[in-house]
Amino acid sequence: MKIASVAINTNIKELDKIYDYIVPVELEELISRGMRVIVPFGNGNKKLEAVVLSLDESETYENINLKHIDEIADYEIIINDEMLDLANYIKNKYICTTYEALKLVIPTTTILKRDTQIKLIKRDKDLANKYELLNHIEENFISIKKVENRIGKKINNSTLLKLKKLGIIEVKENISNGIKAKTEKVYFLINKDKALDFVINNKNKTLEKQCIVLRELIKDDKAFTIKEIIDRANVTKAVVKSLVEKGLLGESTVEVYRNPFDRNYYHSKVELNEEQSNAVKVILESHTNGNNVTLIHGVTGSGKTEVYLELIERMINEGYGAIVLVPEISLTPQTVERFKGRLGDKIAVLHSRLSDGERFDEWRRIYRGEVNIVIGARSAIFAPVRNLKLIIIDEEHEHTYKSEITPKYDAKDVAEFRISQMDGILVLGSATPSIESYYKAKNGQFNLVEILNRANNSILPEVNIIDMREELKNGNRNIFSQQLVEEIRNNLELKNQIILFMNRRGYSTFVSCRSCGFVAKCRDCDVTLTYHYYNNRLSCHYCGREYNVPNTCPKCGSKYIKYFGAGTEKIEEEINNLFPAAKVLRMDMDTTRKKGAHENIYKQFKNGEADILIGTQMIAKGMDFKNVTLVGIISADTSLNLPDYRSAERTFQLISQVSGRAGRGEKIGKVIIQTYEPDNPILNFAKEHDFISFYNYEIQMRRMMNNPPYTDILYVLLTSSNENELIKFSHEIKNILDRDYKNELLILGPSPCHISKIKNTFRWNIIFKGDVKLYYNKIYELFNYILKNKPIAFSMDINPVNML
DNA sequence: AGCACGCCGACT
DNA sequence: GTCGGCGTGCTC
Repeated sequence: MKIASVAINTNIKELDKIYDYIVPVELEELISRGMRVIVPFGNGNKKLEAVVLSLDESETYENINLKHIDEIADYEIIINDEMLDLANYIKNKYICTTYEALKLVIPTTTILKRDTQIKLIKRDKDLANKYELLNHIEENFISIKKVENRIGKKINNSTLLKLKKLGIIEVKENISNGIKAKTEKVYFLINKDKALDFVINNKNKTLEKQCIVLRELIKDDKAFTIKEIIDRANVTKAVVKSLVEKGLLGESTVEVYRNPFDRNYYHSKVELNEEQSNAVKVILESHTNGNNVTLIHGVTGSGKTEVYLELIERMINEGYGAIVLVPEISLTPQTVERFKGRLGDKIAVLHSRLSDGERFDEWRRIYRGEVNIVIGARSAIFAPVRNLKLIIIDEEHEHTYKSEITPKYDAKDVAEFRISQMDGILVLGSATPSIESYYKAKNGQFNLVEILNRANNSILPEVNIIDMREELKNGNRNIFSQQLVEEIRNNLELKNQIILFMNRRGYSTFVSCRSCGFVAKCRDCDVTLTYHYYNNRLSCHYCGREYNVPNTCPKCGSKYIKYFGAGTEKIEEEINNLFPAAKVLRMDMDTTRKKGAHENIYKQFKNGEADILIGTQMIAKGMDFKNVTLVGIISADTSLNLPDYRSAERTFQLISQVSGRAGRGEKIGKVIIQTYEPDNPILNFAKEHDFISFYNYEIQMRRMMNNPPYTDILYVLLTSSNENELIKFSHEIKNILDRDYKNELLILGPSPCHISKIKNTFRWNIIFKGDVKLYYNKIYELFNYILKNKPIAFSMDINPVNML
């Protein structure tokens, strides 16, 4: 008898164990390790998805009272041993259940979709009065979702179970693969000689079209789609159909892959310059010096991408696979453009905006080894690339590489694990490396390659810092400084393109009463409301709730309710007022909701269809526009003073990246930074394009303030809708922690978060500094124990990206 | 997380 | 006697 040990689909730690099931004889041949199955679980024998982790032969009969596996859920092994190891690493490193880790390595779209169906067996008037659902079902099966829609509320399992036990209804669960492979019909010659005969002997003019089709197929004897035949022979589909009826053409269905990007780009190979070739050399040699992680610090425009392309080409020529991570969707169109242009169809693309079907197809092309290069966002680090030998993480400082949902993995850590698994090499690249990575490179943990010249010898843009306090003094109350307006005008006249950066969307960022000081806040969040012009509504950027615009102050009734603080919408309006002839594009969350909107705006601007691009940080990354000569940073101060140890680093990175959009072509670029803190050292390092001085300054601050990389931070977020309980238990836990960890760790808090309420949920935090990785699990257990059965949730994160 | 079991008080 | 509220323990 075969016994399968499985991990069940649960996110509950207490349930996360290995469970054994008997493999029914008829499934013995079909089931293997790394395949999903459906198992009955718990008292109700609820059907759960599970992954088979091992199979054993059992001669004894002591296992006879185990439950049986219901059915298989996959038709092939979907998690190979390498990926199982990877999931195991995730589970141990980041606190999560086995299945939460496994979900990362399977294409999420093939997670099974469940459909419960019920039917009526016996009518019962009393019960029908009590349970409304009984009035909506008949003697044939109907989907529970349909019934829920009809009665307008959820039906819980216990009700179903009760009615089932009483013999009133029957319940069945359908489990099916949610996504089916896309198929396409193809047509081919059944017998070439027969077709040849037909063509030669035909005298009938009305069959001329059929002969044309046959000649095409004789010439190129393979299967064609109907569209291909129509294009080649210039006929309609009726012609093909009649050939099928005559028995001259065969028809069959094949699986096709959906194509997420058109492949009409071409990116030719560029001769590498000396610095670039040296980078390739150092990286390829990194194996031999025993350190296979390399950090490339290359200024914007230094041609890091060419280095990546060279490395990938060399790797695939030797039969290896590669993964390239890019920060997020904003980078995808242009990066993919370059990679596809050079590497063609050998590359698969994975990112969050793919449809379920597209993602499934790409995943399978990779899994089956049909492609061996993957480019994608964070989760692409889990792509099951065959023979993986090279991982490139571009813009390595980007915070999007760290997941903010459980498991809170860091793609950089995962990458290090994967290359150690395969003895591969890892390349981190950035114009503004993260303080942590640069520190590691300086200390010899990583190899360091610095490319300090732009590849095409274009010079870095001149940066001017404008003191907005002076503007005020001179009577300019506008969002734009005099100089910025002048520069915009000049550049418009010269037909150059301009980018204006404003890291806030909406029209104005807060609404306030001049007479009583009232500030419009979200009902459910500790957040001021942003006014949006396009729908004339106030909106909360944290929960999405929208409000009507008040005409009078809700507090004192005064008419002097005013809008303060500018967002991208306002900038757009001001520009339209100042330069009515200029063509303006805006790129922010509001204008890019639709699929393909990013690409559209990007292409339009790149093709010169607009003069000015206004946008939030999504325009800061990667985008390569040759004709942009002016970049205006409307307000540099927004991110500078946030209570987060990374705010200086983030501001420097953002300004450097936005500045890097200027002067990438032949023309010299100029950057204007508007600020109320012109003496701030961070801004001045950015002005001088001086990452190394910035690093030296910031690393001292980190040391002084005892922040990473000198320590690790464990951030525990406590949330509850009950504020009093939250405060009470936060302090109670703190007392226990002080008793147990006083000598081991520095414990800060409890204190309310910067944003102390979101969606009616109050937020407090406790912060640990020190060797937190040693105590991570123990502290988790403590919180878990104390908060069990309390109305308080907690989440833990090491060196979080977001501490607000 | 569900669900069952069992102990105990309240109520026709 | 019996209903139901919730504390406890289990899930192959």
